[in-house]
Amino acid sequence: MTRTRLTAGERHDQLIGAALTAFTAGGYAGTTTDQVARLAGVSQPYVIRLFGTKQQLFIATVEHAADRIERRFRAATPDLDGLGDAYDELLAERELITVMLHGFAAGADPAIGPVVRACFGRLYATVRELTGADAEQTRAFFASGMLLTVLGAMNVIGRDAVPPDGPMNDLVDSLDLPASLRGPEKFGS
Amino acid sequence: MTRTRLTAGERHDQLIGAALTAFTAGGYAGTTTDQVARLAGVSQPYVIRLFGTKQQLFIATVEHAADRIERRFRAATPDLDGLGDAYDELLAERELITVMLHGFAAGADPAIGPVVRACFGRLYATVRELTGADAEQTRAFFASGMLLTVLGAMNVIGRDAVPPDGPMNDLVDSLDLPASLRGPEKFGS
DNA sequence: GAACGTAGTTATCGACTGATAACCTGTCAA
DNA sequence: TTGACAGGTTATCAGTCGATAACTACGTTC
Repeated sequence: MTRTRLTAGERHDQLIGAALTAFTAGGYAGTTTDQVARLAGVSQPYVIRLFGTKQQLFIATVEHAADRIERRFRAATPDLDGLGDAYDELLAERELITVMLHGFAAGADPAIGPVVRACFGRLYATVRELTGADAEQTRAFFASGMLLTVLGAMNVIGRDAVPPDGPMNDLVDSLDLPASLRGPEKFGS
Repeated sequence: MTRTRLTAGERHDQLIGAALTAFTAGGYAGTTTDQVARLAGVSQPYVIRLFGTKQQLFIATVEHAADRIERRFRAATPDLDGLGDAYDELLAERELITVMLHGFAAGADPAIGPVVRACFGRLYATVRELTGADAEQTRAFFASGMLLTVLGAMNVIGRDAVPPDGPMNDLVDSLDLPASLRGPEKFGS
C-alpha cells in the first residue's frame, strides 16, 4: 500500500482546507501547526515547508476564506436579500465565516491586520457592486452580518447551538433565522 | 523603599486591569500570564495563585468588562441614542469592547462559551430594560454595535486607525462616527 | 537503469509557558 | 518577643510548539 502522493499544489489546497477547520475551532494563536498537519495526514514540518511560517498559513487561510465567500456572493441572486440568504448558508457551514472572525480578532497584529482589512474591504466592494445598494443599506447589511457572525462563533445560533435562555430568546427570535441556523428542536410539553 | 504591599482584593482588581490590557492586545490564547504579571509589576506565579488558572483569569476579565459596560449603559441617557453614544465612548477607550470580542471569538471553548453567552445576554437584557426598545430595534442596535466592534478590533476605526483605502472609505463615512473614533487627520491637497 | 527532481519523513532543538513547591517577609496581636 | 497569617518571591519543571536540518522514497526521463 503506497501512501498517496499529491503534487505540491494539491497538497497546498488540502492543507488550506485542514487549516480552515483547525483555525475555525481554535483561532490563530490557539491552533498548532501540528493540529493542521494531523488533519491533513502529513507531518508538521511539511506544513511549515509549504507555507513558511504559521502566520503565513493563517493569512493564506483567511484569504482563501474571503475568496470563497466572495464567490458565493457572486453566485447568489444579486440583491441584498439574495446575498443575505447566501450569508445564512455560509453561517450554517460555519467554517468560512468563523475563520474570518478569528482573522478580524487578530487584526491588531501588524502582519495580519492589513490582510484582514483588505479582505473586508474587498467583500464590502463586492456587495455594493453586486447589489447596487447605497452606503447606508450596505452598512446595515454588514452590521447584521457581524451580529450573526459573532452569535455563530458563540454557538448562540447554528447547527449545534446552545438553546438560548431568558432574554436571548427574544434576540434569536428577532433574527428571522432559517431552520439551518436554529439550534436543535426542543421537545416536551 | 519598601515595595507597596496591597491587600489580596486590591491586587486582584489591579491584575484584572492588567489582564484587560493584555488580553485586549493578544486575545486569550495569544496572551501569556507573564505579560499580565509584568504589566501589574508582580511575579507570574502570583497571578496564577490569585486566579487559579489562566482560563479563570480570562473569564474574570471578560465578566469584569461586561460589568463595566453595563454600568456605562446605566449611566447613559436611557434611550437607544444615549446608549449609542455610550458605546462610541467605550469604543474609543477600546479595551472593554475589544476584550469582549476576544471572549466572543473564544466562545467555542466549553468553559468560556457559557460565560460569554451569559454576558451577552445580560447586556441585551440591560439595553432592552433601559431603553424600552422592541426586539427589532434592539437587534439593529446590537448589529451596529458588532460591526463597530469588529472594525475597532481591525483598527479600521479608533484613535490610531489605519486610514481606510478605496471602498472602505464609503463604509467608514456611513458610520457617522464621532471625532474620537475617526483616525488621524489627513493633511494635504 | 541511473540520475534527478519532487514529495515527504524522522530527528531534533531552543524557546516558551502555565503551573507547582518551597521559601521569604512585613505586620499585627498577645 | 514571638508567633502566625497574609502578601509576595525565586526556583524549577514538564509539556508544548514552531522551525531547521538531514535524510528517504517515488516516479519520470533519457
